[in-house]
Amino acid sequence: MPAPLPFDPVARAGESWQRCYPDAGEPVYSAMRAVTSIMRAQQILIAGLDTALRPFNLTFSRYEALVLLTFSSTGALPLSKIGERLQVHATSVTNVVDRLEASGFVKREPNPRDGRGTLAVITEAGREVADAATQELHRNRFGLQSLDQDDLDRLFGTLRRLRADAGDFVE
Amino acid sequence: MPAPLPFDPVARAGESWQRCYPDAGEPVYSAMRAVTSIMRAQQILIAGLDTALRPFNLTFSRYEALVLLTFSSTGALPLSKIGERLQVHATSVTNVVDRLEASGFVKREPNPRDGRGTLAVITEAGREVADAATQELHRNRFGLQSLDQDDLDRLFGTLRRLRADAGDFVE
DNA sequence: CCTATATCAGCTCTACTGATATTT
DNA sequence: CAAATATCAGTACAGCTGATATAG
Repeated sequence: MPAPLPFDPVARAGESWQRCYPDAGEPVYSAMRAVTSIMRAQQILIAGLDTALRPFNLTFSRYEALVLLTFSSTGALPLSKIGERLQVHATSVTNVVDRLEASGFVKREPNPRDGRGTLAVITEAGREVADAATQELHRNRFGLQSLDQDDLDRLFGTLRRLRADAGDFVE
Repeated sequence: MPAPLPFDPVARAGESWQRCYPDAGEPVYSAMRAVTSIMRAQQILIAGLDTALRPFNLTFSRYEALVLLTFSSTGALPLSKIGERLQVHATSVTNVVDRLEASGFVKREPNPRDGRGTLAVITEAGREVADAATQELHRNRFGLQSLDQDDLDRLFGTLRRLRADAGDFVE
């Protein structure tokens, strides 16, 4: 791990932005700081999550899919449903399910209700590893232990507007 | 683009979490919603930024490195400095500079102050494309036009604590 | 006939590990 | 000598396009 900088690089970038693009306006500088912060936060979080999940032979993407299956009453979901819920591309779902299947955490079955479709069905080993992994991630609140509940809820509320405007959902 | 869901999938996941892990506690549910929101927000933003930058033969990573060089008084920085400021791995810096060099936006020069080091020097073409790309990204505030300045500043402040705790910087 | 589902090949990109040559 | 700089080979992963077979 590299030595920490003696200053916030995002704040520093914001100052440079203001200096080099003086006509952009304050909202642009705020947006620049925010977008850079989100990028870096995601990188920090995914690194921590994937490290915590490595002993379980999971990545966060695979973990999300697996947990989604445990939430289903039958432990089975069409691949298309997984893609919708997790907002990931169909080919990415195929890839994730391939790897979960190779680890023995899910198995594929034809969808009896739709001859075109395939179900991902969670196995007993899949349920066990999902529970163990969840327990592990709960230990440090998914890497967000430095933020309190108000911060987390505001974060959710703000980013929810971003996701809605991006067309993820309507209510 | 897929049809939007009739509900917020993150909120729905939060409800499932509460149902399936009833002893985890509210802060855990808040953290789960927040971490999922950050992941998705990053995905939305990077997709928009990379699409906007594609005509310039840039990605957001390359754009960040290029703009950092325009901020430098001499238009030149050691690769190690770029890695520090952008918080990216040394091999990733090599990769980014390779691509910027292939596009003619930077050139490598030996660092006269340190025989081990290499400088990335921005070219005239690099300055032009950086300015054009910045103008383009400013148009929609880096994809954050759905949030107002208060939202953006709160986002920055909250994620700043996360980055500080992760060891990015000290002040 | 058109659409939906899933897969496949192939590509890009980032990020990491481990090894190496060079220089401080 | 140890540490820093940069590169390279190789791996893993997510994400995408375009094409395809199958079924509604």
